[in-house]
Amino acid sequence: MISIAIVEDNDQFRLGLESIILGQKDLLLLASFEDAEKAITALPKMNVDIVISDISLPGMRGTELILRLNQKMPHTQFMVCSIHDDDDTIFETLKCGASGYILKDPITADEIIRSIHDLYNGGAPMSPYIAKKVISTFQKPTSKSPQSVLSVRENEVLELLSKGLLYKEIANKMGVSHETVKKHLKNIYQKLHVNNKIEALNKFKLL
Amino acid sequence: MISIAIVEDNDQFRLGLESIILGQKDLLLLASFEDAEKAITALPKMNVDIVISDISLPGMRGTELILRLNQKMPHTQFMVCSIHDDDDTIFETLKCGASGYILKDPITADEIIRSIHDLYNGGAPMSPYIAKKVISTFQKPTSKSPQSVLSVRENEVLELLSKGLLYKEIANKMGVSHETVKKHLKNIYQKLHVNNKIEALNKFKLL
DNA sequence: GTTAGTATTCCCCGAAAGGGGTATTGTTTG
DNA sequence: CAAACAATACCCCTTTCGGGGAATACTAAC
Repeated sequence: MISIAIVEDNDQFRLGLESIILGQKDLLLLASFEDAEKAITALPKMNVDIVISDISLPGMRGTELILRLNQKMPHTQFMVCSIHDDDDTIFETLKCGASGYILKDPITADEIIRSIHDLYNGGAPMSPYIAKKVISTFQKPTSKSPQSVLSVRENEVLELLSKGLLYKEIANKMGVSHETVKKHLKNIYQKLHVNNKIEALNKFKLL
Repeated sequence: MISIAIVEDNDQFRLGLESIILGQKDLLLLASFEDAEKAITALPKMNVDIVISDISLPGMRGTELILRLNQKMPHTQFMVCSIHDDDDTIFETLKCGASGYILKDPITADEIIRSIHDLYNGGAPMSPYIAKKVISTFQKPTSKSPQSVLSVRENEVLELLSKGLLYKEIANKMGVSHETVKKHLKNIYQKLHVNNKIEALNKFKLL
């Protein structure tokens, strides 16, 4: 049995969510709030598995709500259901600790139920559009970025270095001598105008 | 009609994938490769919507394959289907340009078909476990994360360390001796179970 | 009021990293 | 073809780190 709480100011959507949850035998609707204030005082006293929240709430943003609740309720998972699909809102929400983000616009009762189960089982339910945005942040800025000043081999060295490996471990992985790794690092430092590993990695990540 | 190519060295799994795709009226299996070499020469000449690839391939890693194909085939989407669930492999794959990552272990024909459609429609299909890992990288290091075990002073040290400062420079900034900084670092390493600066910063998410 | 944790300083020692060279082998590119 | 560069490997030397202690002082908790 999965216990659930809702925070949603739009009456129509909240009632819709409630009826969806009430219609499932393995879902238990423990509470339903119209605003963040009531939620933030009542929820920490309850033992809820999952909180489904809106982002635009009267008084407090959903991100703020999740951030605060997250600290008080370490065992509770948070999922946002919102109309907002802009980068700022999405990533701010994730940073605040939400483990799911689904868009209201194209959503079915079935998807909501699947998302709840997914979240409960350690997953991170996202609408396709959200998932795409999230994954896109990992994509390498291919060709011409600051990497371009570094050779292929030098990039490999930095990549391994960023994992915390020692010179000799990097040398093993790359199949070269420890001295070669050292030489690569020397050249990298010259090219990036830095003097140690951490400075190099900082420059590397930001170019 | 969605045109698809497969790169998978495991005969059983490749045949399984093929039959799943052949069984769908709106999916068209254009090619199926057992190794990366053949794929990398043949695929750029074909007009494929989606490439489903393994990671562990004979000769070349799937990440390398995707990276190279990605540059030559800007309109093709790549999805990985692998048994690997370690952070390194997952994020390396995403960096190389894959827009989907599903795990072989718990997978059904239905999920594969859904993933293909999702990908074709601009989504980013991920197994729940993968989605969770991806989303976790955005989480702010709040309450119960590595920071909580570190003292205020230790946090200050790490903060300065992340800028690439030397022990003696940190000591100056903090108004303590170089040996004190060293001692703080020793304690930090013990608490975080690491052995050097970069590993510590990685745990701390500061790098 | 003793125990636990933090902050501070110091010692020794060996390993790792950084800076200065030099040199060979390819590859690329005017 | 020469010049430039990437990759490889080695030398010497100094500095920085990391791990092992030990000691003092303060604070908080039990």
